[in-house]
Amino acid sequence: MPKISDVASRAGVSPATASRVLNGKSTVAPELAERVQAAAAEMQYRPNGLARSLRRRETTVIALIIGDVENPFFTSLARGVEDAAHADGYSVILCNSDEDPVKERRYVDVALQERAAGVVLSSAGSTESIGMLRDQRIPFVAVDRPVEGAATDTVVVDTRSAAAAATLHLLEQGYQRIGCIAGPAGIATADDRLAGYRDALRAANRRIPARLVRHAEFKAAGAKAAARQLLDRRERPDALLVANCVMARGVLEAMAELGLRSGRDVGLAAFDDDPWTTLITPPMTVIAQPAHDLGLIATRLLLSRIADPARAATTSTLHATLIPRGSTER
Amino acid sequence: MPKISDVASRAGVSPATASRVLNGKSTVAPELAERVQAAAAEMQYRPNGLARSLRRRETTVIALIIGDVENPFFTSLARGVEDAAHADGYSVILCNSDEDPVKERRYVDVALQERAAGVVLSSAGSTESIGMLRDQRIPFVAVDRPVEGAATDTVVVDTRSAAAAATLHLLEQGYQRIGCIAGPAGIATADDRLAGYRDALRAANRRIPARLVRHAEFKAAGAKAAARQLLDRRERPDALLVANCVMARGVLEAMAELGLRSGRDVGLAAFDDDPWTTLITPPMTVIAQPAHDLGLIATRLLLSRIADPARAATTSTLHATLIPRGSTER
DNA sequence: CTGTTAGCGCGTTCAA
DNA sequence: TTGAACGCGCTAACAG
Repeated sequence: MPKISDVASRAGVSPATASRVLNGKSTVAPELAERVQAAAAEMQYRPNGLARSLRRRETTVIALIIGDVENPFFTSLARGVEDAAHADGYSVILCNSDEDPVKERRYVDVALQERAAGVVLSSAGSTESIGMLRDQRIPFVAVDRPVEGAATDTVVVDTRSAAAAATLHLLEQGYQRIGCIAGPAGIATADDRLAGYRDALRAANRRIPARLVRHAEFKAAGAKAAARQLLDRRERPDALLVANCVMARGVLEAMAELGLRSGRDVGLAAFDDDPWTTLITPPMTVIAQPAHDLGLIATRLLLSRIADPARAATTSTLHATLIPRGSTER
Repeated sequence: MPKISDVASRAGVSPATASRVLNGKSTVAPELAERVQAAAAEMQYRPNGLARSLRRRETTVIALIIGDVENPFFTSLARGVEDAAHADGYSVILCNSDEDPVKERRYVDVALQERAAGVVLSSAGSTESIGMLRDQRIPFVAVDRPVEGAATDTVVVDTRSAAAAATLHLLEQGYQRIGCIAGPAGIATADDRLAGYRDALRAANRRIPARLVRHAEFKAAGAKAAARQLLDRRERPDALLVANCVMARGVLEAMAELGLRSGRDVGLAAFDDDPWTTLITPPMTVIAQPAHDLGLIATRLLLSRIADPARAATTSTLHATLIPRGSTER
């Protein structure tokens, strides 16, 4: 691969001049500029990004750390990040933490080593990784899940009140024993959704039935097991609020095996508006989250912080929308 | 951020010695080594990946270029790539071509600029980007879709024969007018699946009904429109082979709007074993692809080529599996 | 407006 | 075994 000095000598100028032409900095005699451009084109010159970044002391990659690329919520978010990043000439390194604080820490390490310009983080709760980010003063934004401690750019969804609204909806539909299959304790969105569920029951002067609440990973398998425990007994809940659509899949599997039909036998509402939810029978009531916008806004926030590290921290809260469907009609 | 010379002076040695210790190269007096390790730990030293890569003339990132992160087939594949890459200390840059040859070319450009160690490419058909990769002699492997020209490491699925098997299954179930909603013409997997469909009809001495074939993007919306065209007339097909599950969603939407039930009214089989396909009524017949393995094997192949660029090119073909379910029972 | 010089942070010579 | 010197490819500062 040719380097800039090769281009320069072919064009009969100094490397510095070639650099100036190729970067559009300062002004160069039109004739020389043309010779440089021609030489670069002929040789298929491609600047060495590493050398450039080393010298400029800045890169154009941002790291995105999420819990699970196979969860449509996160891929949609990732897409938003990508769109915003590429629009500004940045590349994205995608890292899968598997909701494991140790892996998360490792990826933050990689991001720091590679001198990423910034990080978009949906944290699994590793206070250590957040400490590293803060120590190194590398721009980062918390997305989907807030982080503890000092003020930080944050983009989240009003997931707690959305969970309350969904629970209220179940109450209004006449369900009496409403259970909840929550995400892993300690993860903000999981805790918030559970809290919202409790808020609504409390507001309606209902008992908050600890026996109707289960925690599980944000995966289908765990939710399936939890649902089976909850549903396979006489005193079963007559409705369930589920922390996301991946988990709802597991719940639906359990219900099918137990011969239970959603809506009629068990009211069902879950977070995330997976496109498949309208194709099942009955269609599933969901709490739609603006995942793509979440990624988009988080990334714009990050880019603006990269541009101005001194700017005060911002939190923006997007709204989730309850979409009632057949799974909550008796 | 501290640099290696900072660590060295704190440990009272030269930068060269510090480098030797930190990289485990050559042998250093145990006492000095310990001092260096201690200093590095205290200062939270993190080698500058850019400088290191520049000096070593090699990076540890690989680029993954796919058509659509929001397609579960690709995310599963991406997961396989990630798993294999991280196991070997490589990072992955994920690039979304949107099945657009121009975007694909741009990402190849980025990969070259950043001096990626290699590329895993599911090509949208940009001959230009493949030419660039070949010209620069950068290791790359074609995944899911073969590329034209010189021998290239390739990992694919026997999608053509799988499509034929699925079509044969539809014939055996007694469907008479079998249509096909294919992917975009020019994309290998789309063309192959359509070819397999034709193979099976030809082998059964059936007419190959051009009027029952439609092309669409690998998206729900396009497939929905195509399905509506096909199904909303008297002489409609009584079964459909669909190029993937994302498209099948569109087909199911169209059928719901037309009041058609899969299985009874229209037999339905689609590529990819999306977990939702067992939750709809009736469950959908699918052709399951080993997407995760595809990514895994492709990446291992890539890493082995990075290690030995002279090795002869390999093609491995994985098998897809027909899973008959209710959507192909009358 | 252009060229020369210097150095980003590292790993690897080559001598001692 | 250790350290000094050099250069990976680039761009910013300084001179001319």
